[in-house]
Amino acid sequence: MATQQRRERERAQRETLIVNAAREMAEADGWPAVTVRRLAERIEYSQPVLYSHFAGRGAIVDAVALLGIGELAASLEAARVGAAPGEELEAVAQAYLDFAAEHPAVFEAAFTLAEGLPFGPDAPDELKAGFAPLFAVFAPLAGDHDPEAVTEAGWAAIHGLAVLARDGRLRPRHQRERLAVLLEKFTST
Amino acid sequence: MATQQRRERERAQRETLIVNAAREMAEADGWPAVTVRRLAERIEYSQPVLYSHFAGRGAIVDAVALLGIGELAASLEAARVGAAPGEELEAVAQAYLDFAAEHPAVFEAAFTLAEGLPFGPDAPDELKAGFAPLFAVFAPLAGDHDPEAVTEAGWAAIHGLAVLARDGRLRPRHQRERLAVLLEKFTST
DNA sequence: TCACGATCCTAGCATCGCTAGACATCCGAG
DNA sequence: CTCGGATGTCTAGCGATGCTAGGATCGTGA
Repeated sequence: MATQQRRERERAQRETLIVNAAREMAEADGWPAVTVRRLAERIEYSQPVLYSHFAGRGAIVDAVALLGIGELAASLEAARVGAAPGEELEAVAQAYLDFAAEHPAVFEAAFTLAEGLPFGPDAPDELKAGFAPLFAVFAPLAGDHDPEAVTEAGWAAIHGLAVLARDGRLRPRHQRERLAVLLEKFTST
Repeated sequence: MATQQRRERERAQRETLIVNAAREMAEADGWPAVTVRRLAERIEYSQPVLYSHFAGRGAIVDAVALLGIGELAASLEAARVGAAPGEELEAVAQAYLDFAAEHPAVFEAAFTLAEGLPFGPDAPDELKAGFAPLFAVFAPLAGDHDPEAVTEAGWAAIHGLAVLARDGRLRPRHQRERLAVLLEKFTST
């Protein structure tokens, strides 16, 4: 029956409603404020409904993380293709730092809270899509090294910049200069 | 009276007992397993005793973080002075990665759980002591840039390598190669 | 119309961080 | 040596958390 399809459609809608609500609440008041009770009240359903969609609170965080990684991937790729020739690396790196600064809660979900996301060979498409633009800008700089290793090292450098800056570990007003150092170190020969 | 001094001595002993217990429990079963109740039972005191030493659970985590940062600083400095001339950077970087891999719970406390630690100008000595060996190996590579900015960028690169590897985001067997890439990028020219 | 199945909610459990108030213990003054 | 006060510790409990069992309610198809 068509009823079945409508049901599934409504279920899918409600699932994105949940994920979006969790994301907005986290971005507004931090992840500790995203409790199952408050989330349920926000979407105007009772708590057990959440558990019919997700295995638990952690699974909801993972869903936000996956969504965020997809957006980060799209943002990186957009920065790459929109950059002037020769400036792709800088554009991608800047996009990465901007994403971390503008969506701290999503970034936190993706890189420190998520626990159920598989990595390595059987990672979701969003994760591989995020690696692609990084590989595109770092691989040409590989020289004698393994292009993937260079990409991973470059990614790590940018990521470290993002997380240490977010936690207030670095001098706030020198982010631009730190990035310039990194770019020069990676591009020179 | 001398009684006062004995009291303070015993209090200090118990405080380190608490911090060490928290650290061991976290290293054994992860931070979520370090509850106030379990910690109290472990040290064979009731819960309120913990609150007479620390403002709350978070303050205990901060204490472990500070302790760990001190050890990390000592480890980095030892690696630097013990390295052959010209290999100080590699030794320090390797020590950083080793510390993160061997004490994941302490590393987590120091860099993702700690919330009450002050940074910037009025940071505790342990934090400044940790920056010193990094500055010592990175500043000579500054060239035209600000030495502190280069140090921060280099630290971020190593740190990113540590956290991404810890979370299983990077290919496990290529850590050595990634580090080699980083070292070459920073030392060339 | 009616019985069945899916959907949802109320109520509750165990556990968490934290705290008030009672109890015990130790110290120094008389 | 005794006793009052201060110090230290514990028992018991509060509000809130993540999660779940069981019953009520609704729509569906015969």
